[in-house]
Amino acid sequence: MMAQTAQVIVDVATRQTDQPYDYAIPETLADQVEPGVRVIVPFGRRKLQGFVVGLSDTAAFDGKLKAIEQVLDLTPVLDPELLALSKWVATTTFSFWIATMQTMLPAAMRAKYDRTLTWTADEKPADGWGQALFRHARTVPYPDTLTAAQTRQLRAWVKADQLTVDYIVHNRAKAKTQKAVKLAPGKALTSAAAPKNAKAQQKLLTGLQTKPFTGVLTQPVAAARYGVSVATVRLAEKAGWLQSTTVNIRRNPLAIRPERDQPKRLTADQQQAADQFVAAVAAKTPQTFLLEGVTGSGKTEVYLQTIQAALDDGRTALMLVPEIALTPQMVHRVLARFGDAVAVLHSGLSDGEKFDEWRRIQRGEARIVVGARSAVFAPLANIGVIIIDEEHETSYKQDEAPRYHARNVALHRAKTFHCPVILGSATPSLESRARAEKGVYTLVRLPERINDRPLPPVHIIDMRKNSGARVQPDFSPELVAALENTLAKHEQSVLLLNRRGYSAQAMCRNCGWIARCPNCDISLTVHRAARKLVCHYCGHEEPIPTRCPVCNSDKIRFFGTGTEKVEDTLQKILPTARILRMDADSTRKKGGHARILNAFGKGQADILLGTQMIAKGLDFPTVTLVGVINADTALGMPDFRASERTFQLLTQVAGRAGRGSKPGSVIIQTYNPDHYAIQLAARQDYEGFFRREMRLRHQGKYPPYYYTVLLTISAPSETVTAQESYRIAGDLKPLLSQTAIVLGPTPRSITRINNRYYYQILVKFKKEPALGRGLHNLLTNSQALLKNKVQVAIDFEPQQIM
DNA sequence: TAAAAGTAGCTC
DNA sequence: AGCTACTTTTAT
Repeated sequence: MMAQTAQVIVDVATRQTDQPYDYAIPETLADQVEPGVRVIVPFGRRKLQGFVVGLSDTAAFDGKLKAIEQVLDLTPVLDPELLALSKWVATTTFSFWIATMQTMLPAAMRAKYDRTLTWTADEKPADGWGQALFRHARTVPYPDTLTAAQTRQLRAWVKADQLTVDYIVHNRAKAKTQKAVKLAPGKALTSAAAPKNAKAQQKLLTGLQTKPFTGVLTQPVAAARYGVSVATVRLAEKAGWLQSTTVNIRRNPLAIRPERDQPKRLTADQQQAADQFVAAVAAKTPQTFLLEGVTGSGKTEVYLQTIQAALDDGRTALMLVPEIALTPQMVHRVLARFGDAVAVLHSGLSDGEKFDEWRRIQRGEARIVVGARSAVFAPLANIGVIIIDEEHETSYKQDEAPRYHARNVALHRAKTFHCPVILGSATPSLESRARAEKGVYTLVRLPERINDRPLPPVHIIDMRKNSGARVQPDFSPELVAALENTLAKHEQSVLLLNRRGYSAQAMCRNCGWIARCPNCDISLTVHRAARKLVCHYCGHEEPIPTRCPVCNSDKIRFFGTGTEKVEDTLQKILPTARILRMDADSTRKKGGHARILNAFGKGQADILLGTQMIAKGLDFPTVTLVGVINADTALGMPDFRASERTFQLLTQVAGRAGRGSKPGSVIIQTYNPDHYAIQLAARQDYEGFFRREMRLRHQGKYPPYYYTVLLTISAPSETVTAQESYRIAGDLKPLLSQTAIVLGPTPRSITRINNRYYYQILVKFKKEPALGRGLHNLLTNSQALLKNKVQVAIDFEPQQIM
């Protein structure tokens, strides 16, 4: 007896609908409906995509069931492991189940919805607008813009049975196909089959006889094989010598096929690390390793050899890297070792390309997955090892719902697959390093740089002394001298600009008016090139005013330094230098990031000036000078992780200088030269930093000593936002034990964004087993929130507290 | 007095 | 979310 009822999670992301709905399984679909397949179901008046999450013989719903209309997949898109994982992620991140299932799948699988109108009555509509609407067809797309009167008219027609509204679900997931041919069976391919003077056809005929093929060839490939044109191949189909068919082809954007390389010889330290990892892979222990290795200590080779061990054992491997580190250089290394068995998932791929890679993984064609955060959900079976490189990177935490941390997801998957996880970093997050201290993770160190290349000397420049009329505010004499020197030697420099604090604003010199966003509590940023004022929060744009709207003076001036301005200044100081700028603006276009790095690598510029993104991943032996223009902007942030961020960033960049044969040097400009994060980063003293920072976190009752949950409450009205925030804080306290601490509610530093007001509540706690359930109930049971258009976002272990 | 605007409740 | 049925407001 087949199951009668399916439990379906429907594609509506709200609290009220975040639960399975029962549907009847029609007999015709009985063999196709199973957990993890996508279906189309009627829901209210609409039709929606949904996911089958369970089967049963009887329905829990006490009423007449609607039936599943269509099954979209031949095999489940979520296997039992991923289905269970999606549920787990939803619960632990306070997200809707549908949302976690959607993020696990390539965007191409997300449904697209459409509505159509069909005129069903015999006589045409009397009304002129209606006549125009159905002039060409009985069924037309639902109009985008309708007046109130038109909507009313439509409703009336529906009521009078003259018109129906139909709901359509489109499945965008399509494999790319190409026309192809195969040999027609039992067809005589003698030269008599074509006219004697048809040279191309004769050539193809002889070719097919002397060099026949098996299987399927795409038209162009077949044409090339026999030295004829595609048109001739098509003729051959017409003549029946070849049969027409289609093949699924893989969209392959990178198309890099590096030459295969061999495992490299490991140093003693590397070998010792690799041995432990390989042993854990073989023993199938879900052990977590923290691989603490300075930049250039050869972590990647250890990863590759561990992956090899998993493959040799008949299992698969998952490797996560920060998006920004997913450079061609890095992808190249993995492809060189494992070739076609690798699937790469990153934001540079189109939806179609991501879909193709996903399918290759699901079908078992790709056994190694390299990708950014969301690749942690790759549909790999039988995972043998999970590697997270640069594990401290904040980009592993998604900062919008579902707010999952890829590291936590990885640890959970590792438990189900009984496989080890390797967390690698030169500057581990305090959380991970503390766990290693407690013995939860196994600490493995790679203390030495390969080939014993020394770390570059680091000079800290006190910018407080950099005042006076003649000096440039952003460039100390020491930095200028070092840049000139490097330029003279025809070597390359990298200059890092901490983005925060670097934005130009428009101000009236006469009355002090500053251009502000009408929707947000923030000043607008000047974009000189586009001659516009832009809000970085809501996207609002307006032209730069020529006159002050308050006092009508024409003395509008720009102040503050943008990256563009720093580039100008730099060009003035070093007129002969070739400068490449890399920031959000210059890398916006697809592949912009890679293109700039590539140009710099080829020596087409002397100086690479950029934001955070240049700190990661790039490995140019030719760079001998690294300068940090403003080391401390992060330190000014009211965030307990400010020091950690600063330390990580500076340590990271310092490791970028002198990777080749020539010695390098690092210059850090700062207004806080004595700050421990800067001092210890200059000495590359991670352990020193860890001890010091842990003491402060202990005193401040912050992670890793306490867990944190951040509630962000927002509504269009500030009064309502404040009221509801206090109510929630009040409801929260009885759920907590004595040891928990509730901070707030407080308005967020930028209180209004896009005309919504934001308040926050931070909960710090050691152990609150009831908190998760409590929070969940608090939100689902609050009608007041729904009524007042209040949104509550819950972020467990937030990365940014602002 | 009818239309528009607001809002509460539901979707298997 | 998107839809409907119902209530309150408001303009003619």
